[in-house]
Amino acid sequence: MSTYTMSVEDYLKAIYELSRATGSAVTTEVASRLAVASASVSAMVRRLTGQGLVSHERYGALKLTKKGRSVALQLVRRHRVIEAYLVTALGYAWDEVHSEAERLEHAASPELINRMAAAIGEPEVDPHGAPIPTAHGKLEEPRYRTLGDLAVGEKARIVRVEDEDPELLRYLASLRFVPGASVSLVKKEPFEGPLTIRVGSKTHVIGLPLAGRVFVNAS
Amino acid sequence: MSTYTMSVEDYLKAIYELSRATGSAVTTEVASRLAVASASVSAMVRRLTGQGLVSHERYGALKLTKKGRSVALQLVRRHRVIEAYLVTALGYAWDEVHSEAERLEHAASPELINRMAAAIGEPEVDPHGAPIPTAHGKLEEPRYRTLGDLAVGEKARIVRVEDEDPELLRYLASLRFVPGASVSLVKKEPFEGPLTIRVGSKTHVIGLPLAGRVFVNAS
DNA sequence: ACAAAAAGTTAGCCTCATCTATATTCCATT
DNA sequence: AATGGAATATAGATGAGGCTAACTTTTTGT
Repeated sequence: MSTYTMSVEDYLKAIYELSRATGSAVTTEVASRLAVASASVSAMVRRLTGQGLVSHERYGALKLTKKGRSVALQLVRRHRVIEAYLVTALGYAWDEVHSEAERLEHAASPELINRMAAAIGEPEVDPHGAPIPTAHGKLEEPRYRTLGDLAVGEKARIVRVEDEDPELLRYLASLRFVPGASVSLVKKEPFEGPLTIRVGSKTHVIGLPLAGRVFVNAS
Repeated sequence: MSTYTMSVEDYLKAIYELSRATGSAVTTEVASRLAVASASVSAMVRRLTGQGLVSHERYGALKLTKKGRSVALQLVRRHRVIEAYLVTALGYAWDEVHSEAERLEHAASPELINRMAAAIGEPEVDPHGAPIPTAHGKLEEPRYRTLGDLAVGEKARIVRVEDEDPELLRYLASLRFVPGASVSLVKKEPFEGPLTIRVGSKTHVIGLPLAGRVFVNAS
């Protein structure tokens, strides 16, 4: 059974997540996401293509092969199951689990992940609303609209939030902007101005950058 | 504050465990326990002494410094809490947890370890009877007698077994040689011959090498 | 007591993953 | 169409951690 270094796994996950968000992954994006120099990415990409995990032509975009995508999805599954487990079984707050999961995801066996998932009732999403790939690597990851895409007066339900920044998560929690919450856009100031959002009986005024990090389903 | 590589942690733990068992740790023992060449141990020992974790003079024995011992004990705590947690909270068998813990112990934060320990009621020993150091690095690890040290007719209670070999553990479990079990030595064949041990209503005949890996308290 | 064996160290090499500095290539704007 | 700036790639270095082969020191057996 093929086993990969932590670095290799991290690069594959980064490429996976960047291609999902922006359509394609390029060297500098990977470098900045992993906080390494772009020369390091070039070097690693050579190794990854050598192992058949990534396809790439000089100066071109990075694309996961089937194999690379499968490795990435396994890692994403491990990450999200761990996050869900830490919150549900060990009482972690949703802003504390990302960094813990970043380390554990490389050390946890598939068996452990499956046991964790079973212990908390096989959740379909992690604490931030991100869907959890199945043990067989199946994943549907829809591209949601964000709070910033709502029309004035429109109602929606928060389904997912970005999970990397603990401060952001604490702030969102304080506003009750959590997956499952029903919201509506009350008002939108002109010239990319702030949004007034109602959640429950309260309204909050938030800026567009924040709004773009909260994903909703029309409801 | 200080954080050490997995390798450094592994070496420190190996030295700790070897000095506990045999009084002192020497290069070849560490090499064989970690399955590396002895030249690699020499190289690492140079690094460890440089970091003030180990004291050593050429061709002499390896000894942990206070600092090295403390790092080792933290790792031992992480290992044993994880083993206990996997058995108690996730239904692992006692022969499955060692290798899982060997990987997780490097990735788990002190916070996670403390939560795991709390979740299962702050156990004092791991599933194999090994005592768990406190969060502050306190540990009493008595040197027990083994089944091989019993006199004919003597009764004792199993308090701990060696934990590294899954096959050994499965065999011990099948004989009900588990911590807590009351045993007595029925018969001892001459010339280092096999022992007949009663546990509960059954008797089993075991060889000396096995007997030396099962620790007892007089009872 | 001393030679052979065992243990430990050194030397020199390798891979992985990173860096900085420099060189290419691409592309957007004039 | 030319060119300056951004993106990417290469060259060469570094440090961790490992290896084998050769050498040195210690231990042991007769």
